Amino acid sequence: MSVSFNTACHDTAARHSTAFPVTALRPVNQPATSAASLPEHLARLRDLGTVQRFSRNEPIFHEGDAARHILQIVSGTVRLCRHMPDGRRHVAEFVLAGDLCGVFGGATQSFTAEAVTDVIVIAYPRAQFDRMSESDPAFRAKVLSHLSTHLLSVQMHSFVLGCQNARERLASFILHLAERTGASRTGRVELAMGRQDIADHLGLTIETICRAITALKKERVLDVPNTHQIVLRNVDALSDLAGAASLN
Amino acid sequence: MSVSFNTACHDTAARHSTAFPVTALRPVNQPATSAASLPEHLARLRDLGTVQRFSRNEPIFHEGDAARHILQIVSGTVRLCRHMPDGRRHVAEFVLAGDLCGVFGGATQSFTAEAVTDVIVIAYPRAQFDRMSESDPAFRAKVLSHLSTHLLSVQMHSFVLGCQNARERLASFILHLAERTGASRTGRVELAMGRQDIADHLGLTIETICRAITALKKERVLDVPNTHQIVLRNVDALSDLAGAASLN
DNA sequence: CGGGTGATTGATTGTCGTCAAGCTTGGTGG
DNA sequence: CCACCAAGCTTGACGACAATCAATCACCCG
Repeated sequence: MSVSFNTACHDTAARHSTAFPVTALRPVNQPATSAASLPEHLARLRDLGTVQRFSRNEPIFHEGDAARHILQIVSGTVRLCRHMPDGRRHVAEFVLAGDLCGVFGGATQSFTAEAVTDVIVIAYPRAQFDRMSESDPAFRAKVLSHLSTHLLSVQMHSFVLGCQNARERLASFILHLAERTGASRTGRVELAMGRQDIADHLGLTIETICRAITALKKERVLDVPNTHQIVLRNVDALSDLAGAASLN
Repeated sequence: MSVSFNTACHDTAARHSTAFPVTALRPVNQPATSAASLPEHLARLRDLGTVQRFSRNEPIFHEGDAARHILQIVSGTVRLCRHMPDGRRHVAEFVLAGDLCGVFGGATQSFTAEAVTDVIVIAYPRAQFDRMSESDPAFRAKVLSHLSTHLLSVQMHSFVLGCQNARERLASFILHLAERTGASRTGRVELAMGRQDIADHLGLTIETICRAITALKKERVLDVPNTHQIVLRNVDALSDLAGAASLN
C-alpha cells in the first residue's frame, strides 16, 4: 500500500543555510533538567548542525522526500500533515520549539512539514545521529524513551479522534498544548496555529472549532483575549471534558 | 514506496519452546519473507519463553500493569484497548497471530489486552529482550524498524479516524486486515473480532458498522457469507473508498 | 426446542458539516 | 492618521450523517 508519497524529492535541507552561531541558539521552552534529554544530547552534534529559516506557511520538507536530516525546532511552530488528492488535509502533529522531528520513520518522510509561523531549525545529518546512537548506549536509551513517549502521544490522539466529541477534543487539545508549552501555571496558552490547522488536527471543521471555543468562552471555562491566545479560567472543567486524554 | 501496515512478522520462535509442543504452534497467515524479522530474532530467546493460553474475552494484562514480558501471539487475536469510566471503550489495535505486543512503551502497560478469540501466546522476559537489544546491533536495528513501522501504522489510524466517514473507515479496516492476514489474494478475510470491537476501533457504533457492511454488500463490493467472514468482490472500489489509507 | 448472545433493521434525534453572510484584525498606501 | 483591503475568524440557517432507542432476526449451544 502506498501512502501516496509525493515524488518531489528536492532536498530542502540545504536551503536558507546561513553561517550562524549555532551555539547561541538554545531552544525556548526546553526545560533545563539535570537529566539530559534527547535534545540536550544532540547538543554534542551542534557543530554538525545547519541552521535554517522558513517563513510562515513555507514547506520544510515533503512527504516522500529522502529523510537525510533530523530537525530540531529552535523557534516557531511546525505542522506535520498529509494533503489528500480530494483536498482533505490531516494535521498529524504540531512540533513546537525545542521538539525534534524526523527521529523515527524510515528513509523517507511520512509527512509534509510546513512552517505554521516563521521558524528556525537546526538540521543534523541523520548519519551522524545514527552513528552516535550506535556508539553511545545512554544516547540510545534516550532515543528509545523519546520514541515510546511519542508513540504514546500518537495513540492518545487516536483515542481523542475515536472517542471524543467536538468540545472534548478541543479541551484535550488546549490542555495538551498548555502542558507542552509550560503554560499550565500561567494559564495563558499561545495558539501559534490558526483555526483551520486546529480543525484539521482534531478531525473537525473550522466552524465547529469556532463554535466550541465560543461555547467554552460563554461558560467561563476559557477567555479569548485574541485569536492567538487562550486563558484557562477553569482548568477543572477543561480536564473533565478532556477526560482520560488529560494528564491529571 | 510501499509501506506495510503490518507489524506482524512470521514466527519460528515457537518451535522449540520448552513448555509446549510448539512444533504445532506456527502462526497462521504469515507471508514468508527471506529477511529475518524481529520475531525470528526472538527465536534465540525461545528457551526463555513461557507458553500461555487465554480464552475468549479473557484479559491478558491490564493498563498500568508492570510490563515484564513481551508477548508473541502464536494463535488467535488480541485487542489492545482502554476502558473509560463513562463506559466508552477505545480499541487501539488488534494483534494477530505472529505479531508482537509490548515491545515498546515504558515500564507499565498503556493498554489493556484482551483475548478476542481463544489465544496462545509466548511470553519472553523483557529483561532478556533488553539485554539482547543492548548486545546485538542487528537485533536493535530490527527493533527500531519494527517500531517505526508500528508508529506509521498508528499514525495511519489517526488519519482514518480524523478524515474518513463510516464507509471509508470500514473499507480501510477491511483492506488493512486483508493485508495483514495475507488474504489479499484469496479475497477472503477472517473477522475474528465482533462488530462491537470493530466499532470501537473505528470510532463508530455497532449499528453504523452493520449498515456500512450491508451497504457494501448491496453494492456488490463485499460478500458476507457469515458474520466472521468477508469476501472481497471489488477490491478497486474498496481501495477507492479507503483512499490514502489503502496500499494501492 | 428454548434461551441467550450478537447482528441487523427501522424510526427518530442530535451533532457536526455545509453554505452563506458578516465581522475583526492587521497591513498598506494615500 | 485614516481609508481601504484581504485574510481569517465568527455566526446563522439548514441539511446530512451517524448516534440513539427499540424491535426483530439469526445463530449457537445446551
